[in-house]
Amino acid sequence: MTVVRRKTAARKAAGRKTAKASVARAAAKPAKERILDAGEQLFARNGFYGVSVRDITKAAGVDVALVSYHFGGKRELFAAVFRRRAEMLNPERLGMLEQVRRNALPGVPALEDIVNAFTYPMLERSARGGAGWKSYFALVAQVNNSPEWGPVLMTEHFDPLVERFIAVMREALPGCDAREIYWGYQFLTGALTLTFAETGRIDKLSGGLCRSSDLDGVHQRLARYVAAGLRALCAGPAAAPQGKARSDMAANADACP
Amino acid sequence: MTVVRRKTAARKAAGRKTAKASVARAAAKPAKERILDAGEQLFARNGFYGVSVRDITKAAGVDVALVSYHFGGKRELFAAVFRRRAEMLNPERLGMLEQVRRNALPGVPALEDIVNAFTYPMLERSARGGAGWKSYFALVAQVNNSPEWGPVLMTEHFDPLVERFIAVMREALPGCDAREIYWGYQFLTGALTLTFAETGRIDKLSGGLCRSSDLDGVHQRLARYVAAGLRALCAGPAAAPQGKARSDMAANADACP
DNA sequence: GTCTATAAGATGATAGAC
DNA sequence: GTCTATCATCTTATAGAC
Repeated sequence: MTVVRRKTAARKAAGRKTAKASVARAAAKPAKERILDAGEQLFARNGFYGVSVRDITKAAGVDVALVSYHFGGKRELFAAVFRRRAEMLNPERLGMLEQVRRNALPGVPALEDIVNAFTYPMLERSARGGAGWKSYFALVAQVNNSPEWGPVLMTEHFDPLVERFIAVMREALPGCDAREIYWGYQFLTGALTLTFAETGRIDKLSGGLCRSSDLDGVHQRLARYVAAGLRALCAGPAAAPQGKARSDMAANADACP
Repeated sequence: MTVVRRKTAARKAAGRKTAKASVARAAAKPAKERILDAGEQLFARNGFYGVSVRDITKAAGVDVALVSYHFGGKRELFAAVFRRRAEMLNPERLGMLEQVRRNALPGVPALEDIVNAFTYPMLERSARGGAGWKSYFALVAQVNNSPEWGPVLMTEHFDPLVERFIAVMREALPGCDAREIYWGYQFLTGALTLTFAETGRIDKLSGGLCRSSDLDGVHQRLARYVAAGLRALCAGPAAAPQGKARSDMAANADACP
């Protein structure tokens, strides 16, 4: 009764052994790719430990043993799922960044355009790239916030790109302390990945006024929000919280009931 | 070999049965509370499915059966862990919000102070509240980004509070479309929870210049960043991304290599 | 490359002694 | 309230047939 969730979903995808083969043939995709697709979808929903190799191979309509054969094991499959689309995505993001720089010559690109080159290729694919991309970004959201996977997978697959973006941001914010930009980037990536999770929370909170799935709406807002935030950080603590809110956290402790 | 992670951590905490009892006695805490503490720590590290009831009870030095006895089951324990500190936290945040309002009379409180009332009680406890609070907020980070748990636990335990904060933000931003504020809040919560995850990613990215654990640094920056972002959203699309970046995402598609 | 069969152990839950 | 003992099931991984 308590374990229902995972099982019900997986069971119906199984069918009889003859059905499995026909499904695989109908899709006309190699087993390896079918495993990646199914793993992507299920890992995005329930995380690494929330899905079994059997769940994945049943959903893919292939045999359990093929995960070990093609990837080596469950953890390696997880890493492969994460890597696959990162490799498609990052060249595009980097290309868009360089294009923004060229368009801005001989000046410096606007902060909004830099942030947009970072977020747009992801938002666009999550919105209109199909179910696989949608799942992938939901997975990125979980990985980014995971103490176990975040430092491994995010760092490995995205940080070389991020370093380039931060270098260009520094050009656009001359005289700004680098630490402000790193923190500004961290706030950006937190906001962006929560958006990808599409948990539907904002839908309820806003009484239907906003929808989690409205990635076009995020595209309209996020770059502006982040650019303004970055500029405020670089302007220094002069514009800091007023009243009791000072820079030392402890100074605020007595303000608590 | 592949399953090592979870097992090694749990095994060493087990000990012999006599040791278990002595540990429990030495701590002088009721078993129910010990289970909550251990569950909090382990769920924060590996998520709901990444930890077994046995892992938790071994770490707590109590018997496996006590999870069912005290909570009903694993899922109910998870919910109880999440609820426990939310109930300590929210009255304080609400109190700080009302105090900010009182201090601002007869005017309207500054946006920075409102955001600060939202974030400060959490940042302060994560920084100096002890290991339990630190684990708890890392758990919140995972739950917030989980399509499975986010809509249930975040909505139930935090949204009544969030509605009050958003109402006060609207007072501070007269004439601003409510949707801008809901999105601005979503970006805030994404940035805040990623901070709580403390994955160490910003440490590597910045070459040690910034540290994930520097929550005082976040306190100095986040309210300013978010307030500036919200004001930019409310200023309307006039300040939107320049160049090719327009409001319609598809308009940007041809900008991709 | 794909499958069957199986190993070796972990999992959540509970009945019943104390 | 706490523990022992056990259930039925699921877990990852692999040896070996085809």
